[in-house]
Amino acid sequence: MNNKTAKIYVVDDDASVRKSLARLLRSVDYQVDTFSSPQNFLDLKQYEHPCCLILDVSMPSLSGLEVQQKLVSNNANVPIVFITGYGSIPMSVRALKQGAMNFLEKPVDRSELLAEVEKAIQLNTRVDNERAEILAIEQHINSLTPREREVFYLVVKGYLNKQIAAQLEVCEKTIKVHRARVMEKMKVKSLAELVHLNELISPDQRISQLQPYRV
Amino acid sequence: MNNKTAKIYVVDDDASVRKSLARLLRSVDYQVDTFSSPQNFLDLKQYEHPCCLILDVSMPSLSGLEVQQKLVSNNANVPIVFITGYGSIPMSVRALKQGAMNFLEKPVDRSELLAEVEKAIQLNTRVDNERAEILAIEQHINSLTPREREVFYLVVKGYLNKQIAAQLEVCEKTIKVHRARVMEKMKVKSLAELVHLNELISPDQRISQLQPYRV
DNA sequence: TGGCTTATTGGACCAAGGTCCAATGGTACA
DNA sequence: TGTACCATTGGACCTTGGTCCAATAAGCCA
Repeated sequence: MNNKTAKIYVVDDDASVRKSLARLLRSVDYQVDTFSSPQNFLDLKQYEHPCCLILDVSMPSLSGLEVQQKLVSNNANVPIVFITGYGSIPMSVRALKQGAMNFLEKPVDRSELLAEVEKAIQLNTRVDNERAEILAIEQHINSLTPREREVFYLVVKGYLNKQIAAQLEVCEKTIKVHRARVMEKMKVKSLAELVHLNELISPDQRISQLQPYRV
Repeated sequence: MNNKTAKIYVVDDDASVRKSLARLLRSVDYQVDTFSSPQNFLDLKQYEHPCCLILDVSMPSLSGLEVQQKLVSNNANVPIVFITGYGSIPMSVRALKQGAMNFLEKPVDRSELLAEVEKAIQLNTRVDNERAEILAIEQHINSLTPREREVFYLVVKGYLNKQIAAQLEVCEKTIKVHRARVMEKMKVKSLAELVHLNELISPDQRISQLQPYRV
């Protein structure tokens, strides 16, 4: 079941922890990169995918929470499993609120850690796929001319060609031409697909059943 | 800015905590109900809305986490702000993973608690609205006959009447009739709206940018 | 059994959308 | 300055969808 080509980054200032985690993770065939310095890890900027980060909270230079903060603001798709020797409840709350997978206390339970890493890898893959999908759609939209984009948004709102023509003050014939180009550039064959694409890139910010109370 | 008609439920076995919290919350014009027994709170089953629950973690009969578990399995829309005297990191992690708004340590900072309650109330309102919207759509779908429902799902997939007719092995005319009834019963005037409704009730389980790593 | 809903089909007709053909004026960039 | 792209429009034609009219057959429930 493990994704054998996944890369696990381990960031901890304690050499013995790094060594022990690396051994554990390699024993189940993950690729492992260890870092004693959080800054060196952040300097990578580009991370192999699928990946996952095992991050110590308390480090002298840069705290694990600060590392997480930077990854989040860079919109990096790197799921984090925190590990900590002397953590506090506020720390764990902040970590989870910022999207950490989990927050485990040292000494970590080996099977619990591995399970968490596997979940992280799977989520990372899902997010990657989702982002690629959205990026492709956005690129198609970027290939639309300004006029085509206007028509696109009115079409997915359900307006008739006639109504769009009236609103843009051109004749219906023109709208037909734009509309045909929109369908072609967006690579769809039906209005239903076009509306679907639009929902994917600008969904109502819906609240999931699984996570009802996160804001 | 406060929602003055909101109901705050306080569940804590410590009478002095209940009294102090109630006084604080009433001072900013919330309606407050206090419970010393978690079971008595759960027995309510129906909760006033908008509402929010301030829940102690450690109670003799039923722990706060168990109360949360029951609310979640009942799919109750009641956001929870945990407060605890002797909590642990695993407790806070479990609470947040199950969707708690926050997990605060006693003695709680009054302004922090009030801010959290206000956020909870606003979220509770949003979730209520969202659920009502989805419920209305589902009721419309339930009013469809089996055949109409089949046509509905094929229509929103972008199939032509002709294709639907072939797939269901009836003539195109019949599909037109079903389709017209679907539009009427679903209370929409355009295919775009119909597709939109369908996306609302069966969205791809997308992962939000704000909470990238929750599963 | 009689009335109800459901599912089905037919004809006629109109509205809307999609697709060929072709053309014009404007702007931007090399 | 010329080429390329963009926005616009026109005509002719066909397909698709939506809306009237009306009708038949099957199944269900009181």
